[in-house]
Amino acid sequence: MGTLADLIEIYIKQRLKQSQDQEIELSRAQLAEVFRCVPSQINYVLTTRFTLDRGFIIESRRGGGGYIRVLQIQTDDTDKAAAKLFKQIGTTVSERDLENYLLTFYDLGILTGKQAQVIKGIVQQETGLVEQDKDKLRASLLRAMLCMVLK
Amino acid sequence: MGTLADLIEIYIKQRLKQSQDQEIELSRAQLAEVFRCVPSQINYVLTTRFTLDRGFIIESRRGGGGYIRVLQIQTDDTDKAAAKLFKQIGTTVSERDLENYLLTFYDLGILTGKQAQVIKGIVQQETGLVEQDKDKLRASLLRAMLCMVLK
DNA sequence: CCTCCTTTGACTATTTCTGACCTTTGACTA
DNA sequence: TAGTCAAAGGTCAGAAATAGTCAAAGGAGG
Repeated sequence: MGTLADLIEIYIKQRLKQSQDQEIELSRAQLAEVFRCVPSQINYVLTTRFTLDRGFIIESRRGGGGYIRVLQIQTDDTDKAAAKLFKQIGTTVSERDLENYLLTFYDLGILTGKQAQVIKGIVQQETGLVEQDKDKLRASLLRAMLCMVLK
Repeated sequence: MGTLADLIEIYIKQRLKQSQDQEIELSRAQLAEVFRCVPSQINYVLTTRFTLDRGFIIESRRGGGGYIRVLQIQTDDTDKAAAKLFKQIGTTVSERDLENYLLTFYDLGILTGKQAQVIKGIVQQETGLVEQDKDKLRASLLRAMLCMVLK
């Protein structure tokens, strides 16, 4: 596996896991140094992978002594969180939404990586067969397959 | 005999067989290079031969570090009958068709009674939410949920 | 010669990576 | 206090690296 962005993502998640309270502080410039890339690459990783809907919060400050802080939102009771998330699935689900839902369910331990992969693949294939309302179909399929797993 | 498409198909199946978990990752461009063809030829092979109803799932990603992942389901021969029946599921499934399919899968021992019930319930619920193309949705949902069970 | 499957390539879509330029913060200094 | 400056981090557009789509051309068997 492999892009630089992936590696940086893994690194940050590792640090989060090791941290006491799901919260770490980074130096953008230093991190860029470690991975031998331009600093804005760090921003890229943060904005594409550590989004709110994936359960992360980013704060930062510029200037001398500046920092970037990454917080992982506490997931309380797993089942409750899953139920909440499940309810949250609306009538339409974009491709990006799907990705985020699957990632979150995976993080919650509701889905295995394999299951998430299978769901993603099936949804891609099934939505490829229709012209209209792909977003609605995605929502239906996601709900249906989650039900099968949760049953 | 062999068209190029056939060769590529054989190659991918070989790789799948050699893989640990019926899952491989390909680079479209590289594969096209190996077979000295245009990249879209790979898509042709995948869409014509590695379809869901033949027991394959395709996932892919574009951009830097992009890939095409091929997963095989229905690994053993025990669900050959299921595969055959699965194949028969067309683009549309009426409510009566659904009953019949579920019954048959139940008889074949592919689905437990509980699972069949759950599927029926979910399909009813989901089709209740849309106005048009209920038959198409039924087909998609049935396929999707069967995949989850078979996996 | 008709039809269906295969092959091709021009055009499109998406993701990652980079660099030039911009903004904010705080310390120092006049 | 106000001004200046260095040290962060932020933005954005574009290049590079992949993959997807679609229609037209090619070819083999009836």
